[in-house]
Order: sequence, then C-alpha cells, then structure tokens
Amino acid sequence: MATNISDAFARKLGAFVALSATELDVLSRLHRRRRTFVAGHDLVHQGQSEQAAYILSSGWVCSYKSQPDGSRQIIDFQIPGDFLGLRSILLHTSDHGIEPIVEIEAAEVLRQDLLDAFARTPRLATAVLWAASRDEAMVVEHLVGLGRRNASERMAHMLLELGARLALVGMGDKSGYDCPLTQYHLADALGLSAVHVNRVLRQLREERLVTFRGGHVTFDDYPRLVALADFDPAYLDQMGPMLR
Amino acid sequence: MATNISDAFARKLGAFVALSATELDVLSRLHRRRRTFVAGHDLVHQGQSEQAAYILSSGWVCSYKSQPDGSRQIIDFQIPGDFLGLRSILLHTSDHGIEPIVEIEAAEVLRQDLLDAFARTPRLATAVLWAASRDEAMVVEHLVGLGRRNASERMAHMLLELGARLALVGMGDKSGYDCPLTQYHLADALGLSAVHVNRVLRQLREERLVTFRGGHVTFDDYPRLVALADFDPAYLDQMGPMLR
DNA sequence: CGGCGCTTTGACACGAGTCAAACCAAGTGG
DNA sequence: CCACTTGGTTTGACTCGTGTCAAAGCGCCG
Repeated sequence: MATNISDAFARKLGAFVALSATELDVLSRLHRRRRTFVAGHDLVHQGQSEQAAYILSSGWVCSYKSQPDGSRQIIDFQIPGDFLGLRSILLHTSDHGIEPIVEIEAAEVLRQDLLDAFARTPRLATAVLWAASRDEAMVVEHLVGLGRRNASERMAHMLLELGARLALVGMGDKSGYDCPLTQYHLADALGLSAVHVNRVLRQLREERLVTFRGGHVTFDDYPRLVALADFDPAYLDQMGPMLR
Repeated sequence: MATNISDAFARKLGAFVALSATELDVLSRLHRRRRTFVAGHDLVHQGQSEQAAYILSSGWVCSYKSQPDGSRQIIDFQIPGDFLGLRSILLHTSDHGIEPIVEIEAAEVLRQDLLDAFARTPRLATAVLWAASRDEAMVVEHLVGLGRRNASERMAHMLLELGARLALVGMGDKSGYDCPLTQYHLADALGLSAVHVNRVLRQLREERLVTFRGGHVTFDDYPRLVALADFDPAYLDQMGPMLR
C-alpha cells in the first residue's frame, strides 16, 4: 500500500539523478516533522511569507490563486509524492494558496533546512530543479488547455493527466481511479462554470468516454478519450535518470 | 543601452543570492559562446531533445506550444536577461518551441556545462532555481488570466506585465515601451483570435487607457489600466537577496 | 426531520470566434 | 519609378460556446 513519504518523493527524484547514500540520508532528514491537516483549511496562504514547504504523503491538495472578484483559479492538483509550496519559500511572498481537498498527511520542510540541504548536496538541488521543471511542464500544459482547447477537450485532458500521474504512484490505472474532487473543483481548475462542467461531464458520459461519478473516475473508452483530448503524456517525463 | 549578457543575467541572480567572486566567474564562463539568430527560425524545437539552453542578450523571443490543429499557444515572452530553455535541457525532450521575434543575440549554454556549474557552486543552482520559480510565477499568472479574465483584462494585464519586466532591465517605464509584437503574437499568447485582439486594442485605445501602435506601447492612463487589469506586480519579486 | 453540500436541468444572454473583404505600408523586381 | 506582392491591421455580419440565473433533486449527517 504505501506511499510512504520518503518512498514516493525519493523515488521521484531518483528518476532524475541516481541518489547516493548521503543524499538519501539528507533527504530523509527533511521529512522528520510529519503533520496532518483537515480538508478545506489552507496550509499556505496567498500573500503571506511562509517559512515552510511540504512533501505530500497522503491525500489530495490543490494550489490556487483567488481573484478580487471572488472567483478562483486552481493552478494544479497535487497527489502523494508531490512537493508543495517550493515557490512560496523561494520567493519573498507566496503568490498562491494551498488547500487540502481531503484530510492529508505531509512532512513540513523549513526553508533553512531545504537551503542547507541544497548547499550540502548539490545534486539534490539539481534533482529538485528537475522536479520543479516537471511540475512547471504540467502547469504549461494546463495553460495551453485554457488557451486553446474547448470545454470537453480540457475536461478529458485533465482527467487523463490525473489518471497518468496517479498511475505513477500506484493509485490508478487505465481503467480509472478514485477522485475526491467536486465539480466545483473541476470548474475552478478548467476555467469553466460549475454548471457547464456538469453539462460536459454528462456529454462525455453519454458518449461512453469517461464517467465521473460518486468519487470515482472510470475510463469507458481510453483510446478514444486520448484522441479527443489529444493527450500526450510525454511532458510527465518518466524516463530513467539523466544524471548518474 | 547596456544589457550586456552577463550584466543582465548576473544582476538578476544577484537579486536572490549575493554572488561570490567564484560564482561570478563560473557564471561568466557560461556565456562564452555568443550566437545570433534571425527572427522566425526556432532556436529550440518542440519535441526534440536539445543539448543547449540560452541566456538572452538582446531582442525578444517567445516560447510556445503548437497544437495538432495548427493553432499555437504562446507560453511566455522573454526579454534580455532571461534564461531560455531550462526545461528543455532538464527534461528528456523539449515540450515547447522557442522562436525569436526579432533578430536576437544569445549565449549558448550546454547541458553539461550547466550541470557542472551547479555541482561546483551549489548556491548558483539555488539561484537558478529561484529564477525558474520567478518565471513559473509569471506562467501561473498567465494561466489565471486565461482561466478567469475576459479579453480586455487579459490584454491590459499582459501589456502591463511586459512593461514592468522591461522597466527592470531599463527598456521601458510607466509611460510606455517599444514592442516588436504583432497582433497575431498577442492573440496566440492571450488565447484569442487576431480579429478579437484588434477589437480589444481599439476599445482600450478609445477609452484612452493604452495605445498599441507602430511597434510602440503607450500607457495613456497607467493607474486606470492597473485597476482594470487588477495588476499586482508582486509576483515579479524584485526585492533584495534572501540568501547572503 | 431538517438542513446543507453537491449535482442536475432548462431558458436566456452575451462574449468571442469565424468568414469575408478592404486597406495600408514596406519591400521587390521589371 | 511604378506595378505587384506580402504581412499586418481594420471593420462588418453572423454564429455558437459558455456564462448566468433560477429551481429542483438528492444524499448524508446531525
């Protein structure tokens, strides 16, 4: 079962650099402070200067930016093994909020500890830079979706991306996965209204492509869905280490 | 004038870490291979594995992702002092293309040289990580715009952001700046059609907010434009070094 | 039993896309 | 020096995807 903190995160970094014993050790020291958070209460607040980042161990969170008019845009969802709030410790002030979608478990990483770790083991810094690039690639793909895809393509793409990411940590496969998101979450992520999200989901269901219902996503016709969304998982970059 | 390669980039990194003589030296070695490129011919091709990144010295470029249906989405514009294609050397394959908008000058940085530099001077790696975070913050802000702002707000925001960034390298101020973009570029960046871009520009001009014409952007009423776009430059993060 | 999130559906309005055509300035070649 | 081309801008008419408003349904928990 699994997804122990160190497992998921170290495994992820290990996909880029072959980590030495020392590096693994430094890494494991980074997640001594385990904490849990309840759903709906932000771990990181938009606009504040935070001292800490987190390595997510279990549960889902979303990072978002809220607008003065009350609407919000979800930047990305994070799942176990993901690093949260790197930008909020590197930049002076956090430009986004981070909210747990369900109850979560995470390891808190203080800014100074992280910077020290980088200074001590440069390859770790490079690995984190790689992981950050991979996350940015996802944000970029999301941006492309908002700019150039219509509602159903966006939805299909998002559901497929989540599926592919979950599959990497053993929480889903080509048949589907458990998904705690509400249609409001999807709306805020896809730049749509909740009402339209519902219409799109119905349409995808009626065309027997995907079913989103009762906290579960079922891929009814994976290949056709991939074609509709023009989904190419290359940007998730899960090939072997580049740096040995 | 100015914007010598090393100047702009080193100055930028210096905003995050106070760079030592050694670090400055390593940095300057990174831009020995100066090259020029003509407008319209990609420096980096989408989907290829590239070995090199670039530090832009003069001119404008855009990074974009093109869709199978022929449309393209511009991710971001880069101006002198910006680092290009970090993702394309860290990830196995470049997920985006990079195209010069005018003739440009840039220093080529080979993957191995960059990784070696990181290994030798960890603080440099941290600084680059910071710069990458700052770039990501811009991409995120762009994403929010596509998801939650209408055409004129998006346009206003983009023109303001470019102005603020150019001001940081001494190429513009609150009165305006020179801008080599066509309305097609704006359309591809803002997720609009070129026709609609034109309508929006006309409207902003008629309301005496900004004028985009003849390769020059003039802010006719900066405060009111900021209000319309809800522009908060905090994410451009240009406060003093955090790491000394 | 009552209430509160979340989902579902319908009717209507509007922002932005598409298509088509004209215009303009800057090159380019005869 | 004048046609001609080409890339970019401008405008109008029409269409359509998505937002908005409103209301009902549904399950779950206190």
